[in-house]
Amino acid sequence: MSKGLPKRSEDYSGWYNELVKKADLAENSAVKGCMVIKPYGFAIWEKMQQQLDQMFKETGHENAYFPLFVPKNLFEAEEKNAEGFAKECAVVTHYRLKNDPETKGKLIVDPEAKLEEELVVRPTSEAVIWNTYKNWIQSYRDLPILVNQWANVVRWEMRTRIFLRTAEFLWQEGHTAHATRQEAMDETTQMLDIYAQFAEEYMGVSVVQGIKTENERFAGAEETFCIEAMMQDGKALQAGTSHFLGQNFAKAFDVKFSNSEGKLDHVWGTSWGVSTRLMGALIMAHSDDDGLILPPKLAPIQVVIVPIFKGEEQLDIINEKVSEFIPLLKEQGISVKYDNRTTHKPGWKFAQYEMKGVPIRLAIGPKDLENGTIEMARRDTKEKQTISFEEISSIIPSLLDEMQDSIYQKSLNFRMDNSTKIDDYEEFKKQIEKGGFVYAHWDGSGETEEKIKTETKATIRCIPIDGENEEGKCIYTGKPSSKRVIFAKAY
RNA sequence: CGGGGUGUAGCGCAGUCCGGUUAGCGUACCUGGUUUGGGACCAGGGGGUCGCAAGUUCGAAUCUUGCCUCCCCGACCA
Repeated sequence: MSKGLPKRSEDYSGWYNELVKKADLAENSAVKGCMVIKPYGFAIWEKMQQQLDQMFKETGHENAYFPLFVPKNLFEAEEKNAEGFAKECAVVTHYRLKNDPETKGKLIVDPEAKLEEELVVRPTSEAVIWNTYKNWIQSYRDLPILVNQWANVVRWEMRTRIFLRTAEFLWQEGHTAHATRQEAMDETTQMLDIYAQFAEEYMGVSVVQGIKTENERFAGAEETFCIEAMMQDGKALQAGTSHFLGQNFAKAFDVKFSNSEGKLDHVWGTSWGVSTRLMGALIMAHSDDDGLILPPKLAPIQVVIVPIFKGEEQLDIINEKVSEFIPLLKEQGISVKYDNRTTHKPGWKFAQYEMKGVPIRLAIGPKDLENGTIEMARRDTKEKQTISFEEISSIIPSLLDEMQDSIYQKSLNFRMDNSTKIDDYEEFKKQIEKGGFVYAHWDGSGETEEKIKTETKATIRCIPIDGENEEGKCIYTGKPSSKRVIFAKAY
C-alpha cells in the first residue's frame, strides 16, 4: 500500500476514491459499476443498519422480504413510476445457458429458453409490493401496513462512483399503506424526521429537510420529502427520501379497502429509503487528508490501544497493564481493539488507524508504565493528552460523546458558513461556482428550474420545510415568489 | 451513450512511438539480523498468461482489428 492520500484541496474526487480504498471500505469489482464492500466498510454499514432498524421498529415497522424480480407487466402498471425507471432497468430475458456448439468451453444463451414475460430486476419495489398488498388488504382493520425491507436494487447507471452511485446497491425501503391521506402524510414526515435524526445524531452530518420540486420528485409520488447534506467541497448530497404516494399505487394495483362505513376506497401509501450512499456521505462529510474520520457512534472500533515496547518482557508488562482497564471500557459498551502485533511498528499502526478513522488511540510505553499514565489521541482534532490509568474508564466515554457532538457541530457550522441568500442572478452564478447552498427565490416553474440547471449546473435541492415565508422575486424571471429554495450542485 | 485517458507482480509506475537477450523500478510480501514514543535499516529471496480475443511476423508488452475495465469531461441520474 502506498502512503498518503491526494489532498482534498487539490483533487477532491481523487481524495475520495483513494480514501475509500486505503481505509479498506470498498473497491471496484470485476462487474461493471458494481462494488465490493469490504469487511471494514460493511461493519460501518451494519452499524447504520442496526440503528436505523431499531428506529423503524420503535415506530411500529416490521421487516419483510419481497422478490428481486418484477414481471414486466407488474412493473409497467404504475405508469409514471415505470417511465421514470425504464431507462435504467436490467432485464432478464432468458432462463438458461447452453454449451456453445462452435467454441468448446464457452456458453451461450439458449435461444429456446426465452422468457415469455421478461423479468425486471427491481430498481425499487413499489410494483411488486403493491401487487402483494392487494391480497393483504380488504378492510380498514387490515390497515395500516407498516413494512420495511433491507435489500439490494439495481439501477443501470451510466456513470458510477463507489457508494455514491453504483449499479447495484444496498438499501432499505419502507412501504406503508394507510386508510387516510392524513395518516399517510404523517407517516411520510415521521420517516423523514427519523432520517434527519439519524443523520445528525449518529452520522454527525447536518442536514436540511425539504420538499423536492416536481422535476426532482420520485416517479409515481405525489410529494417527495428529502434530507440534503453538504459535502466538504460544497456539493449537495441527497441523503434520504420519503415519498407520499397518495393513492397512485393503490389505483394502479387496485388496492381497495372497506372503511368503517362500509364504503370502498383506495388505500394511501408511502415509501421511504436510504442506501449505501450514506456511506459516501459519511466519508465525504468529515474526513481529512490523513484519512477517515468516523463519528464514535458508527465506528466499528472506537478505541485502539497501541503498545510501544522493546523486547518481550516490556510487552508482557504492557499486556498485563492493558488487560486491567480494557474490561472497564468494554463494560460501558465501548469497542476496543488492542493491537499488540509485533509485526508492525507503532508509527505504522498510528498511520493505519488514522486512515481508518478510529476515534481514540491510546499509546502506552515504558515512560507511561513508570508514570502510571497513557497517551490519548483523538482522531478528529489530532489533539493528544496524557492521562492517568485511573482516569481512563471515565475520560474515554465522555471524550467519545464530546467527539460525536463536535463532529456534528463542525458539520453544522460548515453548512451554515457555506449557505448564502442571493437575489441577483449574476451573483448567483458566481456563488454556485464557489459551491455551497444558495437560498434564492424561484417562480415555481419547472421550465425556469431547467434553464437555471442548464446555465449553471445547479439544481433545486429542495424547498426547505422550516424556511420562512418571504415575498421576493424569482432570481431568473423576476416573477413573484413567496419562499426561498435551495440551489446547489449535487452528487 | 459521445469525447479523452488508462490497463504491465498485491498497490503505484517505467518500457510501447521505432517489434529483437532472461520485461524493469518503487512499495508491499517471505527469510535472517539489527531495531521499536509517528509510516525503520541492512542483506538475501519469491511473485508476471504485459486487460481479453483474434491477426500480421522468423519473433509481439510493443504493430492491426474487435471486445472489456477503470478514471476524467459531457449527456443521463426517483
